[in-house]
Amino acid sequence: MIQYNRDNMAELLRAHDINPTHQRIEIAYALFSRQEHLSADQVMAIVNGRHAETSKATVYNTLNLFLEKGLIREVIVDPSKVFYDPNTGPHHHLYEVDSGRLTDIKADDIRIEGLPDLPQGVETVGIDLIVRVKRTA
Amino acid sequence: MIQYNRDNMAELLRAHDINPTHQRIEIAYALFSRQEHLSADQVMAIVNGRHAETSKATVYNTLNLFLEKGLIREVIVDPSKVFYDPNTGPHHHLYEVDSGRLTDIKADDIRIEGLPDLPQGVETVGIDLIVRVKRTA
DNA sequence: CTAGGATTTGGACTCTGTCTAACTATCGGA
DNA sequence: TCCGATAGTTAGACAGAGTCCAAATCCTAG
Repeated sequence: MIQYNRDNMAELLRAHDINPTHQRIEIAYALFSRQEHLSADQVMAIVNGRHAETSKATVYNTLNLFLEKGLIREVIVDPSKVFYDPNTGPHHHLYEVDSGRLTDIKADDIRIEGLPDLPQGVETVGIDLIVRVKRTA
Repeated sequence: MIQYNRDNMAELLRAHDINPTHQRIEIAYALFSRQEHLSADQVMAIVNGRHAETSKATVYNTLNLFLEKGLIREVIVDPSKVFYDPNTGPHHHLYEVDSGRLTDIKADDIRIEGLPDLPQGVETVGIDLIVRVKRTA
């Protein structure tokens, strides 16, 4: 397990063709050091924990940049906000609808069989499998 | 294949313990006669096609009521809006990211194997499988 | 040191969806 | 028939996520 630090982050960004600025490093660090699914406003809160340092616009710009560059992944499970996932490897998600907690499911053992052929002129971008659960009463 | 009409709809609503009002019948009819995935504002546009008849608040109230009563299903694939699906049977979804088109995939032949055990004290609400595709350049 | 491109910023703005308080429709009973 | 109670609808204000823009700031090469 790698220890994440700011220097790591700068390298990681460069490797993905992203100019590593202060703000971008902080945002990357927030996501990767925790290995959690964070929403944009959670990222905001973390990055600006002590003093206000990064604007809302930059948080959104940066997250979208990371997305484009394939550094992180977007998880759409909640109609009210998007989660960002630093884990881009193949895996699936477990969503607790009452608490909003989102956790990974390893893809290792999961097989999805019998998917029909795709329509013409179309290629797969991704397959999202989301298991929605709630606490039993 | 059943022909859907307003009388059908009234029965359908009653069967789901929903008082069939004008507005509710129109909204149900919009969804079921098309058998398509519609967003709230698309429902608005259809229902108010000729003359304004139904307010935004009623459209949202009604769609949420239908959801609670299990008459329709919610499909969360696009961060900017929710789709409503009149098909509540088991099936999955194909989402064209560039056009926003959302279509069904029959669940008949699909097997999902190897899902890990759920955490304690939790029960499955639903499993959503979304295949995201884009047009090949 | 300086010019120029890249980045960041605050704030206005848009859009989806919710809330509220007033209004309307409906229905059962006297 | 009239009445009140309850359910449903409405306009418009509001909330929160996310985008946009023009101005300010930050690098970096020269």
